[in-house]
Amino acid sequence: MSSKITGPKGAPDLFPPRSTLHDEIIGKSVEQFRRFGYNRIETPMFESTALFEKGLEPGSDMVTKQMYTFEDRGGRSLTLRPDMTTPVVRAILEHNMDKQGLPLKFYYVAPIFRQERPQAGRQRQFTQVGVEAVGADGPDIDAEVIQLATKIYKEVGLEVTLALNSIGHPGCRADYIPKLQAYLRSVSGQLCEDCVRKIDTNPLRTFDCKVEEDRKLLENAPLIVDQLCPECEIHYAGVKDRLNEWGVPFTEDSRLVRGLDYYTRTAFEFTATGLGSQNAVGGGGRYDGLAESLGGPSLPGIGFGLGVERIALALESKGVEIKPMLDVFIATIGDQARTLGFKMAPKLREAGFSTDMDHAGRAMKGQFKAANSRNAAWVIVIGDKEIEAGKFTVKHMMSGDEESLPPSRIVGYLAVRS
RNA sequence: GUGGCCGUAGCUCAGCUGGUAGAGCACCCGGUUGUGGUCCGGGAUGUCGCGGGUUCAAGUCCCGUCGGUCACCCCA
Repeated sequence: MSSKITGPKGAPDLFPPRSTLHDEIIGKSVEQFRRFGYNRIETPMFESTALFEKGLEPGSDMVTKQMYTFEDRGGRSLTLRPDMTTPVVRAILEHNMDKQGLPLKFYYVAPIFRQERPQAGRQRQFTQVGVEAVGADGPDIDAEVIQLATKIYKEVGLEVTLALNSIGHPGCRADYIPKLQAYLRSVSGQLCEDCVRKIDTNPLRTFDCKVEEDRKLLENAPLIVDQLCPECEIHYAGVKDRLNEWGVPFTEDSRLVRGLDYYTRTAFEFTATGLGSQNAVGGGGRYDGLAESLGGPSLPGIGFGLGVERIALALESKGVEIKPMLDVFIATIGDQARTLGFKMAPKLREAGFSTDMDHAGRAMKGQFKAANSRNAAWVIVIGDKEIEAGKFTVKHMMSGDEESLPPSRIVGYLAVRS
């Protein structure tokens, strides 16, 4: 056990039943993406390190500690992608997609890599599903993107809370941040060490502090929503109006912030219960400054990413269980029956029924046990009696009812009864 | 990166102050010469995460290491 090679830290293997739940979440997400007019984009799992160094705060923990960066044989510095927004915008700019019809609406299902210390709901490789809508700046698209995310949670059966905020444009923040810093300095004697450090490095993040006393002090801090310029104010109001029209419930949370400069205006986050301290199951926002920071033209965009593992965890903590199902299990006795079974199976599969047979040479009882543990809805029994009669026995596992049918009629029978 | 807890059968775990390993579930076989999900009987499985140390003796104590987990940090 010990000298066996194990998987890398924080990168768990995925197998049934959890993989089935993942499939379910991803499948339902993709269905909604398509309904909202999004098409798939795929980008490489690794990029030039420079891309993320440009997109992220230089010198921040994100860049210096939390990326998987390595050199290839050509001496190029590469990094496993720590998010999807930056690569998608890079691809759009590289292929001049923005010169065509806007907005571009892309969705993705993608593994993401961050070298953090694992904990509940935090892995070093994890899966995000999400969208990027690039080239539209009105509040309508913001609201629609949020509605889309909300719809996905509803479809997978997870209750979430939506927190909404506007963090303005860089101009708003240029006015606001000094005010926030001034306030923080005025109470710095009572703040925790981390918050004091953040006054200069990342004052907005003091709102995330978990220390009770600090939270109280922050309640009196000036808020970005109160400092928005008229344009940002109107935009934010437009988003809220749309959401209200559509009946999408949200709570305004002026403590919700983003760490990077290219984020603008709308920011949102979904949280669920039953997850421990990493309770965000998805989030997103507007990034009108990103394309420019990558050396491209001014190009607005908004998107979100949902954490598939966290959604699965939250569902599991609520007792949701998705069992792998099988439509038909074919149980056979003897070589001749086995041959007939192998003729039957392709017909059932062709007709759309998931079908399996015994591959371990088990006795009848064992085959039924296998069918049962696979949650088979039907078992078709083929033995000497059936061969002689030219009719197979079709058993409905739930009720125990059995029917004797000629092979040619079985597909039709199951189609009606399933 | 920091700290707490944990690491024994496929899974969940028991194993008191050191004396070379157990239960339940799952699995396989049988009771039912061809019928599961209930019941009864039987069976297989571990270098007790790894390395080192203390000791006559280590699953048990000590150190290290790897892994897991939870929290902090960070959160694109």
